[in-house]
Amino acid sequence: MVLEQAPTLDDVFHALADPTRRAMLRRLAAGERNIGELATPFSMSFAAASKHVRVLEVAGLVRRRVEGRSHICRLEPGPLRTADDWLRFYEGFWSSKLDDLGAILKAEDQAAKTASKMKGEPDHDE
Amino acid sequence: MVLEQAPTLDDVFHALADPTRRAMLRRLAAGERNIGELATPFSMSFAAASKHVRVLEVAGLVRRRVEGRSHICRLEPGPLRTADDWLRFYEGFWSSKLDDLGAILKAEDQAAKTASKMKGEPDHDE
DNA sequence: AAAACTGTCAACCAAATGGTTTAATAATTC
DNA sequence: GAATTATTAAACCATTTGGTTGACAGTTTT
Repeated sequence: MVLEQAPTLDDVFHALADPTRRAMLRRLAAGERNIGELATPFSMSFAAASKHVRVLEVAGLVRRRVEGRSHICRLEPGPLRTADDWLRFYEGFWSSKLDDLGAILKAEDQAAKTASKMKGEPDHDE
Repeated sequence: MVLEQAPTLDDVFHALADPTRRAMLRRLAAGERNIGELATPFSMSFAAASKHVRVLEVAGLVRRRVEGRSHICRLEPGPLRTADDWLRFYEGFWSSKLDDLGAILKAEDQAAKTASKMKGEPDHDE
């Protein structure tokens, strides 16, 4: 796989939305593993595991090198960082726990509405 | 919706794996919105937007209160924090960028293999 | 060269996803 | 009470998902 295109946030979050794949990443955090080693902990066919690894590769979370008959996978942490960056945008929200989030939202709402009257609500996902 | 069950990481990451839903969260970060307001930025039927909001609710990322005929949504940041916690497990990997990750993985691999001879590789996802 | 090992591919399947459209429900306004 | 507004529900559709099985292709062992 020659990673035809940069992985998107869609790809990354989708890859993470499956417990099998998350578990595979955890194992890869402990060191390189080939497909067989990644497959064995799960009651699942070899082919199924291979597909999961493919999803991780598409998300840019895993890189593979072929060595003899073994396909060796390595964790590629970059996209996890990207995902984390996206999440941390909200850090302010979850860290201001009980100290009424409601008031914050209302205040920011007013600010947003006032602002949007002048410049039309810029959105800034991705 | 009376959130029958605690949202899982699966739910959360799945909810985040769609650009429409991520954009909705961004809007909600600026303040409460009803379904209609959440729907309008997208060229998409009302019903479709409603379904997206449902997915966000299931993931625990949004809470709704009904006020008259309007369903008002509020950002619920807790699960984002949970997702972030999961990701930060890997923080060490992405922060040690160029300074050969390879060596780190090999070292940790050796450690893991040695350890597993004695205690059989504890896994700790979720 | 035959057997075993590691992995992919193709075909298939059931279930879920993301969207549509056309009702139906519930609150508000005329 | 009839029309309008805000939203869900239900039926449908195409595509994707996560899984299976069986055949195939390299690589290593015997």
